[in-house]
Amino acid sequence: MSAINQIAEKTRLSYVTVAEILRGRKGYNAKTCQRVLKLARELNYQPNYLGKALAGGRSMSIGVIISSLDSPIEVGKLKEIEFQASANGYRCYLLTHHSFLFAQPADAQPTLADSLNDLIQRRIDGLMVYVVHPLPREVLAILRKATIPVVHIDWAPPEAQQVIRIERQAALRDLAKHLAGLGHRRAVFHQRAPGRMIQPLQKALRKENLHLEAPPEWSTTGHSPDFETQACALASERFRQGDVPPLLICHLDQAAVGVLAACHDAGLKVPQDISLVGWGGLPCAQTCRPQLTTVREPGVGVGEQAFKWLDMLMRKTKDIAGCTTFAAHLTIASTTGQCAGGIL
Amino acid sequence: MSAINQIAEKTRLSYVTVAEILRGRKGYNAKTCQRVLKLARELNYQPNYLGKALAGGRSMSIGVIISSLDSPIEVGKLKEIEFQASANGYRCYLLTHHSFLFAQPADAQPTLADSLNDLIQRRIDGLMVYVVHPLPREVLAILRKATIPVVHIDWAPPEAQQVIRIERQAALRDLAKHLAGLGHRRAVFHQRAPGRMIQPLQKALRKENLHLEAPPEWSTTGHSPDFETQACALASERFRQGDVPPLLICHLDQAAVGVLAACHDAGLKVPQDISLVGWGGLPCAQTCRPQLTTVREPGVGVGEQAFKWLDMLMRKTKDIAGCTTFAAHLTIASTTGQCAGGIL
DNA sequence: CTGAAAGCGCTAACAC
DNA sequence: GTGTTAGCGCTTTCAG
Repeated sequence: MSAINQIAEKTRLSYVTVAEILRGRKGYNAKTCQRVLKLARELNYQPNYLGKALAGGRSMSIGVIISSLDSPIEVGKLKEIEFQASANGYRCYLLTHHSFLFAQPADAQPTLADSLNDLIQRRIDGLMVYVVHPLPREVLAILRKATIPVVHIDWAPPEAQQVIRIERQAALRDLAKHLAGLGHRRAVFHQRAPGRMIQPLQKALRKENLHLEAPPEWSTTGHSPDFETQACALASERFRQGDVPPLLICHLDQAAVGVLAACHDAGLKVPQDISLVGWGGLPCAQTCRPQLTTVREPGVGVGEQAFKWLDMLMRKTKDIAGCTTFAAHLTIASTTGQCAGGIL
Repeated sequence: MSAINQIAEKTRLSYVTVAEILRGRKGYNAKTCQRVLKLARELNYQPNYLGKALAGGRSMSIGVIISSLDSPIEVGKLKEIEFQASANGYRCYLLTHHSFLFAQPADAQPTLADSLNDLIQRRIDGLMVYVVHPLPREVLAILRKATIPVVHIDWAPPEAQQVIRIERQAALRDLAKHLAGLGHRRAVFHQRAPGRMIQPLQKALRKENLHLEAPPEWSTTGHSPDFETQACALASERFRQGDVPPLLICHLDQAAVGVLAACHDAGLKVPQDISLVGWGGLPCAQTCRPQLTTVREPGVGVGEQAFKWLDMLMRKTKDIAGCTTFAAHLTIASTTGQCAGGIL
């Protein structure tokens, strides 16, 4: 028998009366309340949210889909979202996209679509989607059918109503100008895996007559979250092969730090022998030597804004489609210099 | 009306029959099944987990309390736990301990105790607690009253039954011997805030006649997750004041990397002028130059093991108290050298 | 193979 | 101020 029933019995009150007192509704006899509350404490009464949610139609929980937790960029936003949610009485279901992170047969792995479905079945009140790359079509299909409020950060499907965009055009343009000004004409992109991040970069560089390549031998194949060491090993190997591009742009600061180590080991001077650009504006970009020229992604504020928006949607305060933008910024430091034209 | 009812009406079957077919129970007429499933698809039927959980007594969700998300050590374990949970049909409620991370009046912040209570009210099936420092007594009181299975990683209250311990004694002893062998007699500990991590270290060092201090001026006061930059700034300031301890032990590799940068800026040679020890065995320890001597915390496997254990408890397969241990290991690299005895 | 009835713990609407 | 009744969507038990 449920605790409320027990209390109701002992106090000879009705179930509902007890329930309402417990829920904090005012207007009841003070003594009655005291008796009820005392008993509740003795029984260690814990209201059951499942029943509450079932009857009340709101689960007070949200889903947070986040593409990975491998860089502070993502983790920072997760933290903010979780904090805001918590402060507003919501709990977060975490959903990461690690389909490739662990070596397991692909068909044994639950897909993102399955997991999302699961969340919907749990009747989350809202969903936060923070991904850099487009979501698989099955996932989009689910999103379309579900009627819960969704706020996207960064990438969003065309039909999305609520989006927090990350504007990188200006930063990329600045970067291109900066590099062109140093005499660079050719750049190599070091990436984790072929991705879409490269296209806007390529476009921006082309406007300044800079040619960007992303040759497979500069692409990391593994899927470990250890960007630094992977990049270091890869770059060391490239350098050993005599492949020293005058300008290397890395997909993440952590990777650039790894390359920096490889340069050190190979006796290459940065930026005299090779120029290096990072991505993210992470702390490590400031504490490596030389300091990294990098594109700083927006940090503090994004997650908070995103949650506030979702909250509004969930309360149906407003239902307007909209789009807030946070901008990335170029940070010029010491890893970019005059093009070491002679080498290649 | 619920989707099941609709289907039951149209097919002229009973509610329960439809529900069971939908739940995948075998033994029904094949044609009946097909009709039901077809309708379900048309109606985009999504079983309601809240009802399921309420009736079934299991919510298929677990709570994950994790002290912070500021270092890859913690995030890595979270990822593993989330992955394992997901693969076993459980969803994770994330709970971080950011009471101090955001500048807000303390009383406006939901406490960890409140959040934990909330999770219990949501009837999580199990709880994972991964904290380095002791939990507040209110939280422990809640844990004691609740009857859900709990698995602790690292710190655990004395009464805890299931604990994954992280054994650091041996590594600390090795570290102490290594440092003593280099002629060191005095060390300064650089930390984020006064904590308990220092005591075992102090003890281990004392056995080798090494004296460890943790003076407040080497302690970071802020609470930003940006260890590298903070440590760099702090160390720079200390060096400027002429405070160059012959041996500095940092509470985290990231902080050590920051100090390394400060050394570089101050013209101090590592390890000739100052020896540096990190903590964690993070990727950045391998990609800074010189590479960090560090205490490598156990990484891959801990989260997985922890979840497997929790899973066993939740299924009540076994109920034995127990304790698995993962060990930390000393990694000797290039930031520790002969004591620069002359300076102080 | 199918169905009826009771109950999980809670809320909402309305009566007294 | 307090009680009654119905229902949220699902599972379980037992009867046919």
